[in-house]
Amino acid sequence: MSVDLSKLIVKKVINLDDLKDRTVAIDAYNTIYQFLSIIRQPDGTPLADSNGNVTSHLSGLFYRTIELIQHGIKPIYVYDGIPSMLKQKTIEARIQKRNEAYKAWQEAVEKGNVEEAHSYAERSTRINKEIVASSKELLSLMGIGYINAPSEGEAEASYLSMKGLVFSAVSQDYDTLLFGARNIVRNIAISGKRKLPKKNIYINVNTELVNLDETLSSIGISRRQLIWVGIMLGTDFNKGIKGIGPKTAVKIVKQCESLDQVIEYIKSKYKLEFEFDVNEVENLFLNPEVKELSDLDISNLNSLKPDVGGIVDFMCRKHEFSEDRIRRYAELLSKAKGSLNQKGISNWM
DNA sequence: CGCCGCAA
DNA sequence: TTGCGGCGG
Repeated sequence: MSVDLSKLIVKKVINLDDLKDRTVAIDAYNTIYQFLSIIRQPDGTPLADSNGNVTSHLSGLFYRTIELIQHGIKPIYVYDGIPSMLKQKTIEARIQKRNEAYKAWQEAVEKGNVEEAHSYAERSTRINKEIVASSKELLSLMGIGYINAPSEGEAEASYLSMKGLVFSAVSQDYDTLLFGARNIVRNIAISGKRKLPKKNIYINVNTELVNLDETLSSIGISRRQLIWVGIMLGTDFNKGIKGIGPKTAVKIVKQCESLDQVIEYIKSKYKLEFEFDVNEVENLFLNPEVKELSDLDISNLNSLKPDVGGIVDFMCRKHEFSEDRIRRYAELLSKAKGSLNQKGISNWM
């Protein structure tokens, strides 16, 4: 779980057309993780080819990315690099939970408890190097740019949005705001509907845009203070303070001028302390390791060309997707990309 | 998740 | 035309 700022942020419901002609930096791991979790058979088995290569993420990435392109959106995927040392505990805890979920999944399958199996399978999801490599190969064939971040992908996507190199970061995680993204887009999916597990209830999940400045001015704090709020609530890089929720955290930062004052305040008022010096966490959000890019880099990533034959070879020959479907969508992609590029050229001349 | 066929 | 439900790999 990353930081939960949902109670504090100012969000605006949008649709994909509102992102027309915008470049967005998509958190690749975040997206792939969701596809791997959810694109599964009823008993939790992911889609795979006959050689056992998992293909759930390829299906999700392929169709969703084409949908974005058809709306005139220019997606660039951002992959994680080497995680910060501060993330170690979170990573270990996640591995532990996934392993437990994996066992519970297998047990549920043996018992024939399908619903339970599916739920544990979702929680056992992990991304390995084959999944990363195959997703990058697909994006390359599709003519979709991607960036290998030196460290946190969210930090890189946020940097791009902060500098105005892209319009927004796309991620479910609010950490992106703490990293300074001007805008973040959440729930960027094709279908707005999602089924609640085990129930016959469908809920509408809207695509939403969160603007950092609007959020900060509505709360009445600075970005730095928002980082302190996040630190109190808990992030991937530190454990929060038990008993302090969003409302209290905001109240505290409003009477503090530094993180050290926040730490002192918590110590005197609550008799509680962070597990280590969270100044490191603040510094990570303020000065993350990122790869610096230029407008030209972004424009080059946006003008890559799809390779319809290559897509068909990769998806159908290698991974056994239906050729009819893949070829049809690959051609839609090619056509939509072509008209995007054409427009780019005419604007240029 | 998102596609597609089928029902109404 | 829309809405559901089953399948995709």
